[in-house]
Amino acid sequence: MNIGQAAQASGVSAKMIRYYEQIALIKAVGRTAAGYRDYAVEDVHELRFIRRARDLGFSIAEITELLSLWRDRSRRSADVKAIALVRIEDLRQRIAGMEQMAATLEHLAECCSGDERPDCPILDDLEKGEYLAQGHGPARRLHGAVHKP
Amino acid sequence: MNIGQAAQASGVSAKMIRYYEQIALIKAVGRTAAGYRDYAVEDVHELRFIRRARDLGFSIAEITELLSLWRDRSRRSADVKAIALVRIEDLRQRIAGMEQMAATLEHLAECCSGDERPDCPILDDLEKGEYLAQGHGPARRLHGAVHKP
DNA sequence: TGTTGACCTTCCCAATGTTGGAAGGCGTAA
DNA sequence: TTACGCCTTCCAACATTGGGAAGGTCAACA
Repeated sequence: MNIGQAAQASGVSAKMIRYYEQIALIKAVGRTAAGYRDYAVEDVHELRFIRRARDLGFSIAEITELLSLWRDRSRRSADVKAIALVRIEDLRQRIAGMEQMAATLEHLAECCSGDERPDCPILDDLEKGEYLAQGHGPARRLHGAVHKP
Repeated sequence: MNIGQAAQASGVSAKMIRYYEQIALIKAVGRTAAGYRDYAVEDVHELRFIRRARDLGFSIAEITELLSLWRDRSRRSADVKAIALVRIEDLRQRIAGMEQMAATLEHLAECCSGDERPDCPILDDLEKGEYLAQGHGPARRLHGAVHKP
């Protein structure tokens, strides 16, 4: 399977696949005689997993750890479990944080009549902001800004 | 007001303030004779606004939009509300995805509750995800990896 | 008055993840 | 065979944040 096909099947761009190989997030696959990368179905599965985790906001480092949970056959299952539990806990906290944000925004949106008038509690709130939703670390933040060309 | 004081008062680091000026998110303020940037209270308000919007997950692009609405005395509250609703929807979808991920990890953890790990169904659950949260552009994404020094 | 220490300035660099392009080699269908 | 679309590598850029160097400035204190 070409890199192009693997890209299409996984939802990860060819560029990204090469990059992931370069940073050793995925292993370097075999090459054809012509030097083309040759992918198998499991590789696509892994890529799809990465894609999904990325979409959910996991960093590459975190995905590395996640992947290793499944990949490393020689690891004691107790270790795997321990790491998984840590990850789950982190996930729960992140979810809570996001729910806070959503709740705040929803509250503001409800209060906002959404008409032609300039009164808008959302802006008022943003302006005054003693920011809430702190307390789970140094601002794990949502960079929305991801290349919308 | 010095940039340092403005930073402290607004919660935006001096580095970031200069950066925001550089990318024209905020206007370039006046300088003292010595070339120091000189901030007024309204500037601090604006910075605080930015800080809070950032914490709530708005992208710089969105903040630009929000700021222009904020600065515009005659804006319609509907415009602001629309932006907020998009954010909420995005948040909701990501929360759902995270919950799914947590469930998968929990499954993995259960799976290896014994001492010997059987072949955990590696990515089966995860891989099935015809990824959600698509359709509003190239994945407004959460870089969890935000410099935890 | 001079010195010290805390501030400011600009500039360059790092890392994160992703995309774009250039320059050239392969593979296949007409 | 030629054309076109894929592949290869390398280099640069984006956005956001922090780190640091080299030098100027300000306020306070001896």
